[in-house]
Amino acid sequence: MPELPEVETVRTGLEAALKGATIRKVTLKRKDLRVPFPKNFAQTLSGRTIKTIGRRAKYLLVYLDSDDVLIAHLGMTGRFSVEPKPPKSFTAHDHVIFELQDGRAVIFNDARRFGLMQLTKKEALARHSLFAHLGPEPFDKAFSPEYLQAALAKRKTPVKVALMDQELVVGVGNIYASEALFLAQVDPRKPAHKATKRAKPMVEAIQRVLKDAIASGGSSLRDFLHVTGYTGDFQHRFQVYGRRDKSCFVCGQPVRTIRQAGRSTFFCAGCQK
DNA sequence: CGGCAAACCTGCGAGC
DNA sequence: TGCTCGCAGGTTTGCC
Repeated sequence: MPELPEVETVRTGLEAALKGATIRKVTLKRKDLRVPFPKNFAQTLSGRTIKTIGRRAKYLLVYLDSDDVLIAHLGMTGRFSVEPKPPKSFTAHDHVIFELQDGRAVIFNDARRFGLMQLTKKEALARHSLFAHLGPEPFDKAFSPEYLQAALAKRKTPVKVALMDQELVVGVGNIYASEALFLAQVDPRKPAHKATKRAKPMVEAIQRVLKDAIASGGSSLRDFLHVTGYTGDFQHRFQVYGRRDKSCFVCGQPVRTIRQAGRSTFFCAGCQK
């Protein structure tokens, strides 16, 4: 999936394409993704005009003129595409088709179905169960070195696992956790509570890597595409992710890979202490 | 409660 | 060529 930079790239693309558009018809090809679609999903969205598209953590928020909000998560493989007209035939894993008043169609495709779509009302958004336990946005002033220091002090889990916890800070997933720790020169295996004095470089590294990735249009691995089909190119600038046994660009030592909480972590033992 | 493995589901590349 | 295995950007659940 998409981590924050990819979701933000999709948000930008969808907003440019869809702001002001009216949804004419919604077709569900199945009744669920990771969770069931809400009852009245199609009825609620039909006839609505899209006011704007926002993001909270890795969730897209489609604000409608009725004050309903469509919450969408891309999971690992979710993709939106905007087509000039509804396709005659659908490819595998096209799950939702939004036909627009102007004749275009928006397709949501998600092979693994780890994504989700839910509906809420604008005024209920902040207390929605999906958002109740989320930490600060990485670019919010609440995500300060002092905050991170205090949050890490409470945890014994490895610092990389802590940074991926959406309750600590949102938007950082497996790729950018490895990349940020490399930039901050922090060993991902270090217990969180022993990394507290590195909080400031970690905050700076997280913000920098996410910002640079957004500026590059995100990273494209197997299946992330822009709304337009154009692929991001930040993956060419990974320092450690996916570079097992390759030389560290800084010190030349081979990049190591380990498994933490079920996820692959890449790091340079020479640079990260 | 904290920490971690497994589960959800499909596709794809590597290796045999 | 074709099969099996392991792994993939996330999140939730359930077990110690």
